[in-house]
Amino acid sequence: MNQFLAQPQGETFELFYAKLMQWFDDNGRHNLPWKPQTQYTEAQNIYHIWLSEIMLQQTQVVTVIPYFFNFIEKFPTATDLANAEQEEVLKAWEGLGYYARARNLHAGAKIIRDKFNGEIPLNYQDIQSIKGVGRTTAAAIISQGFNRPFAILDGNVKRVMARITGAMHPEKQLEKVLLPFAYLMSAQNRPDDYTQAIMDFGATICSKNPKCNQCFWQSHCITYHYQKMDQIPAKKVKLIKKDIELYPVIIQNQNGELIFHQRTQETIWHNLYEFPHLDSHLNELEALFNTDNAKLLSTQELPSFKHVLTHINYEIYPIIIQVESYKDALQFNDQIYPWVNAETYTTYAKTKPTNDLLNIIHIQS
DNA sequence: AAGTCGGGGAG
DNA sequence: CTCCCAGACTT
Repeated sequence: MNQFLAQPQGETFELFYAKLMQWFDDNGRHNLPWKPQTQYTEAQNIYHIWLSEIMLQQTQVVTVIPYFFNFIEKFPTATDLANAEQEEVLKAWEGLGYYARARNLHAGAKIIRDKFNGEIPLNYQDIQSIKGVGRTTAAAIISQGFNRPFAILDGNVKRVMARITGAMHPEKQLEKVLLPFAYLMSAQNRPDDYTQAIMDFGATICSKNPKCNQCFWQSHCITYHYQKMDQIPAKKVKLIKKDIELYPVIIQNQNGELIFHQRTQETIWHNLYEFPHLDSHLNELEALFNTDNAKLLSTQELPSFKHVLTHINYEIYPIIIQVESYKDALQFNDQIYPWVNAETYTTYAKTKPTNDLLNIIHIQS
């Protein structure tokens, strides 16, 4: 079948818009915690919208909510966030994923503090000069924060618009094709509510497995007419995942202290803490220790487990090692690591597998 | 245009 | 298991 696409006829879109807003008034999510509230200043309310939009990138609402509350308690204003240490920000972000967002958020807060006097700027160009804010996030901030029409075209909106227009274009072309529709819709009345409405509709009714029997547009929908709900929008190309084996070593001394390694390379989990890794589980552990610093007492292999990322499947083979330490640091894999007690490593922002392992050994002990 | 960034919810 | 989420950034 050709990639057909219904042209945006004004009358049809006005009807869809009217029905969408009616649906939103009756069924939409009206009480999200980052909606502007009177107990906060206007600058804080805009800050909340910006913060939530960064957190919501590729992340669902229910996942974001507890992180959002924690952030605005720890960092009540953009300037507070800018003045915080990166370690604090990473710790607050721990477990939310896509840690570049946390670094960009922190850098963006400094831009807001230094260039915009601590307040999120009002115009589209200035907003996008803030690190981590692209076209979609900029549109969301402006439409919700300032009630001005800007084209929202995120994953939800793409799905809705592809369905109602019957657009079968692959992912890369779809956004370009739908952009005129996005502008047309956003230019109607109630731009702030529209942004929330179209995304709520995509998230709850026109979802991956759509609830067409609850949809106000069923009789008009091209995709429903041809029963192509499972083909529109077109599936993303399946990417090939790498399989990587990891061999983390949990090194514990007689005081219950542990050894941690902070990641530095500009790849995943940037600046987060983890247990040091062996090249393989075949390494002779005894040879890795400087006997002046510690004596190896015992080793134990823990059950392996998987950790899945967007493009990597990790299979993790952990080993726990008990040593008797003589000094406050340990030489291991040609590096010197300090012994870290629980009070300290609790404050570290750690990778998800590292926290999983900590939970395992704490349950054991 | 394609690749690189986490983690979790839902089916 | 699979799919995908209020995507941005780099190359």
